[in-house]
Order: sequence, then C-alpha cells, then structure tokens
Amino acid sequence: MHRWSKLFVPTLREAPADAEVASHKFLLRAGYIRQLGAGIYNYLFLGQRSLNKIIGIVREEMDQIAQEFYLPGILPREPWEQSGRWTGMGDNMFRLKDRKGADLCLGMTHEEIMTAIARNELRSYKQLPQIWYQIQTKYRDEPRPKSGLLRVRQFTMKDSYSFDIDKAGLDKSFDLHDAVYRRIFTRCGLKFVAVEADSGAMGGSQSQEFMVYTDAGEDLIASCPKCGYAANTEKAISRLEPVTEMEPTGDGTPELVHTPGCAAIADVAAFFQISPASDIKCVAYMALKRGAAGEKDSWHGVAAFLRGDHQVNETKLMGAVGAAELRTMQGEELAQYLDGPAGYLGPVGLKHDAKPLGDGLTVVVDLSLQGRRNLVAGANKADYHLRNVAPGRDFTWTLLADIRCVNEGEACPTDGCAGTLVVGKAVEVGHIFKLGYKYSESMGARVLDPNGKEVTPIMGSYGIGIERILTAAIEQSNDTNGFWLPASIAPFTVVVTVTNVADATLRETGEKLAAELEAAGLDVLLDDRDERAGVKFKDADLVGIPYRINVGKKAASGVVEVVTRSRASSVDVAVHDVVTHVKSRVEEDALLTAVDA
RNA sequence: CGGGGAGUGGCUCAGCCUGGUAGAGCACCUGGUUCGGGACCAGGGGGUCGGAGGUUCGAAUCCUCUCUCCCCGACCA
Repeated sequence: MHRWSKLFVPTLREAPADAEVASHKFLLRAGYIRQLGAGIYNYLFLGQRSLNKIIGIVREEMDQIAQEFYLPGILPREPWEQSGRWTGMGDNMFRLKDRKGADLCLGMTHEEIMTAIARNELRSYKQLPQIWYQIQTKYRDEPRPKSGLLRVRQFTMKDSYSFDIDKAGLDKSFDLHDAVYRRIFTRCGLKFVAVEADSGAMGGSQSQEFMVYTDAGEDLIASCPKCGYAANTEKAISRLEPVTEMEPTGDGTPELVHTPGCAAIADVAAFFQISPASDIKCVAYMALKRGAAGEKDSWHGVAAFLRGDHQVNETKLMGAVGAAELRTMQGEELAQYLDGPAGYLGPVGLKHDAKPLGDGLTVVVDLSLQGRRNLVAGANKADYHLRNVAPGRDFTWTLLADIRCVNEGEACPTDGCAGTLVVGKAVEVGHIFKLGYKYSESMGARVLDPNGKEVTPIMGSYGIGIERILTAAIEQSNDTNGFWLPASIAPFTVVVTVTNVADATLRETGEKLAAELEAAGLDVLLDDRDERAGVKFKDADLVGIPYRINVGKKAASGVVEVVTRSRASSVDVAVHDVVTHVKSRVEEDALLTAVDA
C-alpha cells in the first residue's frame, strides 16, 4: 500500500505560464511530469505509474496477435541507407557519430531494423505470417515540440510490423490490428474514432488513424454523423453541389477583359458579378523531389489550379505530384515558371510538362474544375482576366487530381447518404497502415513460396503513442479542479483520504479500509499526510484518481463517503460495505466507457 | 526555418519606459493556535535579475551579441 506521506507527488497550486492546453497544465500541476527541455520531459511517480498501466494494457492485447521484441534505440546508418531514409528522414532524425566517426542515429521508427531481421532470418512462406512488436522509446527532432506530452522529441511508442506472403495475408494482419487497437483504446477509456488517413512519407496504401476528439489536437477530422464516414481532412473527400455556370459572352470562347486592380479572388468575383466558384485560382509551389540513390534532391515548379472558393490541400497535392516537400514559390521562381504577375495567373496558354516534377512546370488541376465551362481565369497579364474559359478545351494539364480541402457543411461522399460533413480537431493516438513492399523490397527481404519461387513479403506497420493515450484521456475528462482517469489507466484506483490524522479513530479506519481495498485487488493510495482536509481534497481532485473515500467524522459511527470524481457525486457507505461498493463502481464505470466508445 | 512573445527566489508575477542598495503572494523552515474544500499569528531561510560584452560614477533597467523556453505556420505516435 502506498502512503501519500511518503511519496513524491509535487502538486502545484498554479500551472507554469508555459502550459496552455489542459493536459499539459494538469500533468504538471498533478506532479506527473516535469519539463527538462523543449519536448523533453521527466516522468515522475504518478506519471510513470499511469504510463505503466497503459503499457500493461497494450502489451496484454498485443500479445494476443503478436510477439514482443525489444530493439535498440541507437541505430547504425546502414539499414537507413538501404531503405533510402538516411536522407529521406531529413532533419527529424537525431544523428550522432561514434568515436570512430561512424554515423549513428536515434531510432524514430523501426521499419528498417525489423525488416533487416526478416531479411536475415525468414526463408520460407511457411514462416509467415509474422507480427513483431515492441514498446520502446522513440526520438524525433521535431521542428516544433508543443502542448506538453502531445508533441515531444522523446516518447514511448508501441510499434508493430507484419510480414505476409500476399495481400490477403496483409489484409488479415491489418484487420487483426484494427480489432486489437479498438480493444486497447476502449480499455483505456478513450472515446475514439477510426478514420481514413493519408499514408504520407512512409509509403503504402490503406491507412487508418485512431483519433480522439479534442481542441488540443493538431489534426482535423471530417466526419458524417449520418453514415459514420470519417477521414482526416488530409484525405477527406466530399460531394459538391452543382454550380450554376455563367452565361457565355460573344462566341463563347475565351475573351480578354480589362480588370484593373483585381488581384484577389473577391475582387474578381465582384468585378464579374460571379460566385468565386466560377473563378479559377492559381497557387504556385516549389516541390521537392527526393533523388533516388546517387541522385541529388531537386526542386520543381508546380502550379495548382482550383476553384476560387476552395483551399489547396497540400498533403493531397504532394501525393498527386510525388513530392517530399512543398513550399510556396518565391519572386524569381514565379518569373521562371510562369508568365504573369501574381494575382493574374491563369492556366490558359501555360506550357507544362507531360509528367510531374520534370524540368518545366507541373500543372495540377483540381477535379472540381473538370467539365466546368464559362469560367474566369487570370490572363497571365497584369490587370487582365479571361472569361468563357473551359478546362480541357482552353487549357490542359499535367495532372487532374483531387487537391482541395473539404469544408464543413459539404455533402457526405458516401453513396446514398444525405448527411453533411462536420469538421473537428482531434489527436492521433494510433495509426495502422499497409506498407506494401517498400521496405521488404528495398532491403531485399525474400522468401520462397510453395512453388519454390522467390517472393517479397508484404508488410504492414502499426503504431500507438503511449503518452498520447494519457494526454487524450486527460483532455477528454477534466474540469477546473483537475482531471479524472479511467480506473484502468489511473495511477491509483482509489484514494483513501483520512481527513484528520490527529484523530486515532480516523487514522485506524483509513488504514484498515486501505488494507481491505488492497486485499480486494484494488490499487490504493492512503492519504495519511498531516495536512488540512481541504488540502487533501484539492489534491485528490487534481491528480486523476477516479474514486475517493473520505474518512471523516462519520467514521466513528462506521460510515465513510465514497466520492466518484467524474460525477463529483458522494454517497455515504458503511465501512464494512466499502470494498464491495467500490468494486462494483469500478466495474460499472468500466462498462460505461466501453459502451460509449 | 520564417513570424510573435517571455526569461527577476521552487511557482505566479511586479519593478524596466524615466538607471540610484531587488519586491509581493503562494511554497519552504521554526514556534504557537487551528483542523471537511488549498488556515491564522509571530519569526526565519532563499535571488550573481538566462549568459557574455559594452555605455555609465552607478545597470534587473540603456545598447550589442548569444542561449533557452512558449505561441502561430511546413511534420507525425
């Protein structure tokens, strides 16, 4: 049994000014963590205890489908060289040299290492499938650590990797993870959603994120309350209302119109008396193409054309052209790739490459412009626009692709669904995706199939952010006084608060109760500090323990109070009934969270 | 990296503009009175004002450089 009087739980009455989001403030105030540097935190007793509970759940569930490994955190250069990610990872990778000058890095993920093991050891289809996982510290030199434990440079991740003989096998491994992840997050008491996601720089096909809605989150999720469609806005699609086309003028072919001072979409719309949806907007980018082995990285001009009322989705654009990075064009680059001044750029008459990221300009046109007519576009000439512009007839492109952001209120993309999308902020707690052959291929993993033919195993990769589970749980359950965690991941399930330790009856009742609760298998903290009752109540409310037993004056007549933090409710219970009462409380609440999820 | 803000006892901050012996509340230590929602009284300890350089008789305060942290934009668990 833990006695508060002997523990180091440095609670803070006020949160440091640095802390902005709720979980950050409360982790600090509750004495769970202390900051050491930007994105680097010490985990103290309560914090580590909660994280250990989360890890326990993750391990228990993962053990149902996978084998636990433990790989090094410090890694040699070679495997990363082989996969192409030594350069591909860029500045996010912490790099160091050993005394001999050899390159090393701190592990930010372990595809390469797991694949190297597979390559060295797996020989036959009979050994597949394999799913290997680890729970381990990751290091990433984030450009901008923030929000306490939400975005840090050192964190704990459960990462697993599957190796299958074929796509059907990968589907199965993926589905196994999907099911296990749902159990894990449910057991951790999180209200989560699984959403379609972009596969990003890791490469691969199907990709699914597990998100918890919170304003502290960094991702935007579009979802349909009607049919359950949910996707990261990096990937989300929607159906657009048909646009009423403008009437053509003259012979219906592009006509040059003097439009002085109409550099902005709003000006153009006002000038022509049209909706911005009938204007074509141009956004010019420079896109980074990663050089293959032996080649250098290079930057290429990209012009994105879309409806005037739409925003470019840079993730989608990067995916469409195959860029590793994107930045907006600077002054001289505009002149190099395009003919007109900013504000009057248009697609008509623009020369473009046939393939993306060549020597010339890559022109990408958003799908929403397909089939449109009588549009207004910049004329690539100061103070002039063209009207009666029709995509396909008046200009062509390198790529026609979905490169826009969906907006709240647009129609759900699901066939037959009449819902409209809502957009909300969320934090990513897990991610599963089908890697495909990227690593097994580049690193030369091969096994023999039943016909004795050499085949490349297909891989999946699956992550869970341990600290993020804690953070998300706090974000979803807090008030002005502190937060409460589900019993499954709280550092303690119940705190027995002896309101006055000077009173021998109270002290003894508290001791006895705590011992009984512990004997019943509950994680008990006995608050035996020589503090005023108010101080202990405040601390108890702050530190995330879901249940509290107040041992006070009524103890003399054999009664104590059982307080449920989440509901701020208190009931009097006879001392001899406390254990059964608390146990059933814990069980009921666990069921409730499971249903909510 | 670009833009904005902040570094003054453990925490929250004042002082800086207009240089002149470093402050408050909370926390901590001692004694006493208290004891169910962050008590009260009395006494006490603790700060080279992020660092370096400069201006000045004199710098927390003015100037230059630098480090660190936070927030807003490009990455991800």
